[in-house]
Parts: sequence; C-alpha cells; structure tokens
Amino acid sequence: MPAVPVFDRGFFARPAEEVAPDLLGKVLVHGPVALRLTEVEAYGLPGEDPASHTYRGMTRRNAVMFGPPGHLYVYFTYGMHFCANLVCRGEGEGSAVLLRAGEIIEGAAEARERRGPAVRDRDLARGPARLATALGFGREHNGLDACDGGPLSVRPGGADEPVVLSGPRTGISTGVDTPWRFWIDKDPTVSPYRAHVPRRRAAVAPHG
DNA sequence: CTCTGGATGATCT
DNA sequence: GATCATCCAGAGA
Repeated sequence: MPAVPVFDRGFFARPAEEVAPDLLGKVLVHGPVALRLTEVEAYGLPGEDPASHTYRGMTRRNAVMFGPPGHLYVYFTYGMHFCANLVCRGEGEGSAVLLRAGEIIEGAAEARERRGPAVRDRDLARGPARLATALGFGREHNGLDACDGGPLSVRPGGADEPVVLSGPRTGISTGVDTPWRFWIDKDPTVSPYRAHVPRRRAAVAPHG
C-alpha cells in the first residue's frame, strides 16, 4: 500500500502567518483520532507580537515555542483548559500556530468519550480547548514531535483547496489589529468569534 | 441566536 | 494581585 505523505519539519519552518492558512483543510492525527483543521491563529515573535506568549521572551511555560519547529506546544489556561499549538519558524525564534477548531473525521467515539455523550458532532472540536480535549492533549503532550513518525502527525486533506478567510484573532486584549486568525469559509465547525472581555474576579466575601 | 457571569489555578509583574 | 489565545449554563428574544 502507498505510504501516507506526512508534513515534515520544513513545512513548519516558516513564519506562522504563512503556515497557518496552509494548515487549513489538512488532517491532524493523534492516535486513533483524526481532525480536519478548519480554524487556526498565528502567533509571532518576541518583541513584535504583543498577543504572543513569547512577546516578553522565554519562560518555563513557553520554552517549547523556542524549540525546533513541528513540535506541539500545550499550555493550561483559565484554571481548567488546555490549548495546543504547532511550533513554527526556527529553533530559538519563538512562534507558533494555535489550533482553534476542526472537524473530527476519524475516532469520533474516542473524541466523544473525552468530550461527553451529549456533545453534537460539530461541537466536538469547535474551539481551542474543546479541540485539545477531543484529541486528548494535556500537559504530558507539551513538546510532542509531529514530525518523528510517532502518534502525532499532520497529513494532507482532500484535493479541493478550501476557501480561506482571515480576520482579527479571538479572545485577546492586545494585537487586535493583526488579522492572523484564519478559517475555512462557511464551515460549521469554525468557532464563533468572541471579542476579549476584561472581567473582574468575583468579589471575595469581606472577612466573614 | 445573543448576552451575562461563574468556574478555577498557573503564570508573570 | 491581576490577568488569562475558554467553556458552560441560564435567561431572554
């Protein structure tokens, strides 16, 4: 049987804003679950993109983003959610593409087991934290290589090139003028756009 | 569909 | 101490 073409490290060794639209329509595979990517966001370089986790330089959390391209960067946020990126550019640079949404095309049973029995098909991976859950990404997957022939890989999608649109990134408080969110036009699995809303934490009961 | 607010803890200043 | 690349339930239209 023919070998399945898999995206190599060179595919990711480019600016994230170029890799991001190229990922749309491609298939991200993690173990038994395969997902057709429908929405992604590019995050840029230290000192250049204020919305990027690498804006202020390397920390323990974002260290994987400064490593070689083609690896998975998983981070924990809002006290309960994981989100996943694919590292771009070259080692030491600090850039990545956030995986925001997709359509589950294989392993729907596993994805639903992780997401819950009542979740509709199109909502299984509609949103970055939902996508991470559906694919089973957690802390232990931070740094996982998508180019080493292991359980994580990116493969070609169908022959038809998707219609790609772009606009401002979702849920961020800075860098809102950079149109580095990319999605497939009219795809039902694309997450609804939400502007960032600053919110105060619920007031703690005053001493009693 | 839209809007609102709560959950919950790691991370960084 | 404030923020956070979010999700969910509930109310209203």
